[in-house]
Amino acid sequence: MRVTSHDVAAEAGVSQATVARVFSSPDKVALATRERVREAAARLGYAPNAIARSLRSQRTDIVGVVVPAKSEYWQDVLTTLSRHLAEQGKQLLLFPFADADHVEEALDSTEQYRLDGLVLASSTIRPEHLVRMMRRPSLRVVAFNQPAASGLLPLVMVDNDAGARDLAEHVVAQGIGTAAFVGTVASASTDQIRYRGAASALADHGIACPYVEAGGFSYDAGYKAAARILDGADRPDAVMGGSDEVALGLIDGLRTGGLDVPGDVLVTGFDGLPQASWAGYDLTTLVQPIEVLVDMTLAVIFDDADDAAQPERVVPGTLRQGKTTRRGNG
Amino acid sequence: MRVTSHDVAAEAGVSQATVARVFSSPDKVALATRERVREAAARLGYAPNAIARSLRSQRTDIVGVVVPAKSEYWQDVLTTLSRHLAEQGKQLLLFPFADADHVEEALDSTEQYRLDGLVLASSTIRPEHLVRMMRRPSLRVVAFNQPAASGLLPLVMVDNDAGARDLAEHVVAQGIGTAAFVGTVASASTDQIRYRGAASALADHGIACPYVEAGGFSYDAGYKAAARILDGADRPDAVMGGSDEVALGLIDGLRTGGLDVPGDVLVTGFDGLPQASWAGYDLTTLVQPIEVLVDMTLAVIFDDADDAAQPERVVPGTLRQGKTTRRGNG
DNA sequence: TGACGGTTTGCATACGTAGTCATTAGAGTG
DNA sequence: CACTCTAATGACTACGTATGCAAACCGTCA
Repeated sequence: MRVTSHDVAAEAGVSQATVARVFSSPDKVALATRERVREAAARLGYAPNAIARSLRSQRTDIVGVVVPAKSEYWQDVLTTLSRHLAEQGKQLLLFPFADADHVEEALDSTEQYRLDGLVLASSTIRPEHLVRMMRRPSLRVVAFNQPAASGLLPLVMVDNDAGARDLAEHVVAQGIGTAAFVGTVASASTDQIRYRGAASALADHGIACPYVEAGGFSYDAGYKAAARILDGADRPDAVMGGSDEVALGLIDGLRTGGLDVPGDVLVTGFDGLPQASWAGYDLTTLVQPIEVLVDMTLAVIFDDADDAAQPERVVPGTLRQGKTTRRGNG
Repeated sequence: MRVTSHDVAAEAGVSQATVARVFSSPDKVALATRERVREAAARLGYAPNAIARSLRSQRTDIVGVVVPAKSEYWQDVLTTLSRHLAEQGKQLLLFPFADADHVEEALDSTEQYRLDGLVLASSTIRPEHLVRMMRRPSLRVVAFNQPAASGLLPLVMVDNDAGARDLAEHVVAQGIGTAAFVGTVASASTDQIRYRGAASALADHGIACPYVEAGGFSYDAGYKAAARILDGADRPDAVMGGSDEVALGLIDGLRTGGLDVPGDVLVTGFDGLPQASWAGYDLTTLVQPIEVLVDMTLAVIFDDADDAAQPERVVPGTLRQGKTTRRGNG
């Protein structure tokens, strides 16, 4: 049998209400009483029951995240998110989904918990799902790095367009003549924006930029896409990956195909994964300011500011120059 | 105001009890009534309140995991764990901790939730913490890959000793004359067992195996440790990493130092991370059967079998031969 | 001494659900 | 038709907490 506030009350010779107050608003209890209750609680090994507290207070102190089950990038985000929440004494509840077809289920489970907030991560969540999320009263929903949510939900994201342009300008500055963009999944809104940004910047310099779809967000997808670059009629001087994971796969795929990166072809990524900094790759990429993005996300959820005032927060990323774009050997 | 079972009851013209039954034990409700309630619920957008349900039923359908905030290996495990739980309609609640000093806090938060089970991951959780966890009535606690918990808590782990021996035998078969083991953190129980296993197997062939501590579980720790190998008096023919992350760092560190892997020195890892299979590394490692380990972990938590009968479940891993131990060029 | 303001505490209640028990309806049998 | 047995449903309550409200207490001042 578990220890309740009633047990502590009996042990300390006070009422249950007083015990509750000691743990929720200590300043309303006289110092002597407070200490007596604390001691009794320690003696009995009492910890407040978060379930009961939530039922009563209508707050869970839990934030949900709907996120794809497998993805290096999101792992990184989740780590940061849970750390920030833990600092505030709050918890993170995961609602992972295997693929786009299972998003619905994940969102359903979401309804069962009276979450303080919900973060919708992943650009594979479709607009119809987003619209559905708008109809959730008393739940702060935030779209994280999901441009498709623009105009529908409060949105926090990195500046994909500017980032893609920065990367494009950077490779142009290395003196390339031709380029290609290997996207993740063509239907993903981040992918579209990154491609358009890069293509537009390259076009300013008279460089065409064909789009190749890797068909996934993974290393494997990038690795396989490399074969298509190798088989292509004219090999580009630079290949821009739609994400770091894809870019890392691209590098290995190109190298396996006999090309030297960066000797024969430059490669860029997007995201700034830890692995991108590994010496074996040292990828040029756009580093997302994850700490800032997460901070803003939690601000939207917990701050009383009106979302309507600033529905979209777009944060610039940082260009990280690695050796994958360093020409003339490194 | 949120929709409750009472609202649905009124809408459907039945009692609240019947609504509850429709969602928890449908077979106890007549078909016609069941459908009427279901329709009413759909019309009102009702979803059972998991908080209230938990308070009443004394079950949360939530499993907690105490896990280090940053670690590639654990990310992998968490992904699998949450997927398996999701399939059973259960959730995963994370209790991440930054370092060993914050384990206590994480375990404290744990007490607030009436979790169905708790998985203790990470070998940096100290024995005194484990002992404390033994005193948790009505909570199924499982130590995951944490040999130090042996004899204290139900334990599920990969066979570290046999795995390390397999790896050692494998490098010996490649014809090495000298070796070194670069561990993660010397105080971690997995590290100790892996080292002893490897050293013992090597000793059987008359090969000594000095221990070098990387001082962390990360790529960076491995990368830095490589310098110490390079500076050492006699360079070993093979370096065995205490984990894949460390091994990947080692490879890059050694290569940066001018050595060829596997030409000049063989490298092995341990864990079987996705990154270990990346073509740029293609690391020889011991692949943990994570699916099996997770299955067993959940079995301990949810199956009524008596833990006492089989307090420890040790599963063999699989040797993955990559090119980091393929001699005479690859 | 008595009235008054402020602080501290206790009582009672509601959060939304699941399960116990009692009641009713319905089907089957002699 | 009366009776029994099962299936279906409803009334009621407890899970453990937080809080509005009222009561009690303490010190102060007239």
